[in-house]
Amino acid sequence: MQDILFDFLSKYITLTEEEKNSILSLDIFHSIKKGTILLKEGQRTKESYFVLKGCIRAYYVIDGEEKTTAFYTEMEGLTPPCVISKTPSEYYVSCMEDNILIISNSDMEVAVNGKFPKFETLCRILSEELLAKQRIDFDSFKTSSPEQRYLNLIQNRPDLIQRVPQHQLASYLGIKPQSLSRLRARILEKKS
Amino acid sequence: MQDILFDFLSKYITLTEEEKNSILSLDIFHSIKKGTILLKEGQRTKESYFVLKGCIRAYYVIDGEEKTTAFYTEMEGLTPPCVISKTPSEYYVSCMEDNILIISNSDMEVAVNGKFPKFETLCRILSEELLAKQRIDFDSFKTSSPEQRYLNLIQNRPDLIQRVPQHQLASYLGIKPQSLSRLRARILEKKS
DNA sequence: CTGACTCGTTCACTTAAGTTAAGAAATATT
DNA sequence: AATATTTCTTAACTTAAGTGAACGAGTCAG
Repeated sequence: MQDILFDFLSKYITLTEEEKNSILSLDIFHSIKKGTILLKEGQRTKESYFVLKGCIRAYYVIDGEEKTTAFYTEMEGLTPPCVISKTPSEYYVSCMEDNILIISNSDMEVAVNGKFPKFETLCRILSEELLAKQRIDFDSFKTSSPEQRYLNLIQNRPDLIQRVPQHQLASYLGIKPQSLSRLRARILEKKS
Repeated sequence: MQDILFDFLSKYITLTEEEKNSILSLDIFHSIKKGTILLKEGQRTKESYFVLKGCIRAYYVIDGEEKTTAFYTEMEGLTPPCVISKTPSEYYVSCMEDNILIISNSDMEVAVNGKFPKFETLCRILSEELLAKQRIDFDSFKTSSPEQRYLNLIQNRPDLIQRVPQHQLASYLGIKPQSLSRLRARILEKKS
């Protein structure tokens, strides 16, 4: 389990045994059951989540309706905006599956960053990379139609279509479940 | 001019005179004429841009059509994804107005980060903050209609509506210029 | 086993965005 | 100043998404 994490980190920085042990001593690995809600609207938290196994979802409740805006799967991490802005959360985070997560909190990160500058470099690189990736996702969302977005999703994250209920996928694509259903039928139609 | 920058930075970290001079010696301030294209599709670059005065725009050319995805105005900065991924750029960046920009390049940043750990902290904090802000923008885009997006824009960046041509605003909102025109007429209709 | 609920799909209808075209208004060019 | 060119708006028509309702399949709880 730790190996998965350290393999991932080794792509960015080289850690000594001491540093690895320092991470492990923080007791950040957690098994979380499907359906668990990690964060609720209005709640204050300092926790970040990193998925080693499973899938978590971020969603808003607007006019009583769930609006899913993000899914995080293996080797993806989420620091809720409310952790950065130090305000109550605007959304929910819940577990789609039984998960193995790394849960860290920002106090902890500040402490570790102070002790090992290498971690600060790691955090900077990860943030910058994530920022660039998210920028591209946003641009692609803006410049394409719902149908094209769905086709892109099939290309880029085919697993999601299997793991996740259609109505959540729909709002992830910025449309209603009925429209996704119709759009899928339309695509099948075209293929034949 | 330098003061604008250091005032901004002072919100995040405290710099010594030595550190300030070290920044100034890099010769990063540039006056750039309206219409200048800072980055073209296919081009490789290591440059980041930070707007002290003016407005720059990022846009794709898809099927011969410009698709504007972002505007950056005073105290906003852009590191093109291609700088992070070290690949040719997928989009263009151009100047909407006569600008005063800070142009830095990533080699320079690596050097400064190595010399002053404080800069690394600054970069990390700015990236994390920007990531959170952009996440919220993306979520809000996904969960709202074109009309609502336009109303949000009036609330959040009223200056843009004045400074920027409608047809560029339209693609920024994910729609066609004609739709924006119609949508504006519809809103006026409702008000009366 | 049964009734309640969720989920995905389909349908008919409404609403809004895309498309194509035309023209007015503002800007830039010569 | 006259002529292009770009920008914005309007209109008619097409296409696709939103809405409300209904239905069957599967899931859950009593």
